[in-house]
Amino acid sequence: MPDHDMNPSGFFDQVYDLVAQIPQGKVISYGQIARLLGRPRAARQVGWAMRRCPEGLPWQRVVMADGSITGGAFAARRRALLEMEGVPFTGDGKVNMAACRWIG
DNA sequence: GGACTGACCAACC
DNA sequence: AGGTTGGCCAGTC
Repeated sequence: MPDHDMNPSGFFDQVYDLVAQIPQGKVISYGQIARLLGRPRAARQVGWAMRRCPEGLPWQRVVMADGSITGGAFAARRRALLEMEGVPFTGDGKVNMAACRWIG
């Protein structure tokens, strides 16, 4: 009814909802989120949704499939937050996805 | 109203 | 073994 209201069925809303459900000490990759939503190739849009940086969203737990961290100037800051949450890192400066990969 | 871009991933040669 | 391309949704010019 409100034509100026957003549709909750949008792909973005599903991404935000899923990221908000990631438990502390766990991480997930962009592609994994897209797959759980039924879009195995929409990893780009997940990153696009993160780029908008909605408040209250722990997007720090969202990393690349390789365990690397992105996010422009905030990448280094997110890595520190993950370490505080107990996420193990590799000697290469990446997240140990094999030990902390969250499965929905 | 159409085309391009964007914090990615995986298949293909 | 490494480089290139396609694909998806939404927002902007």
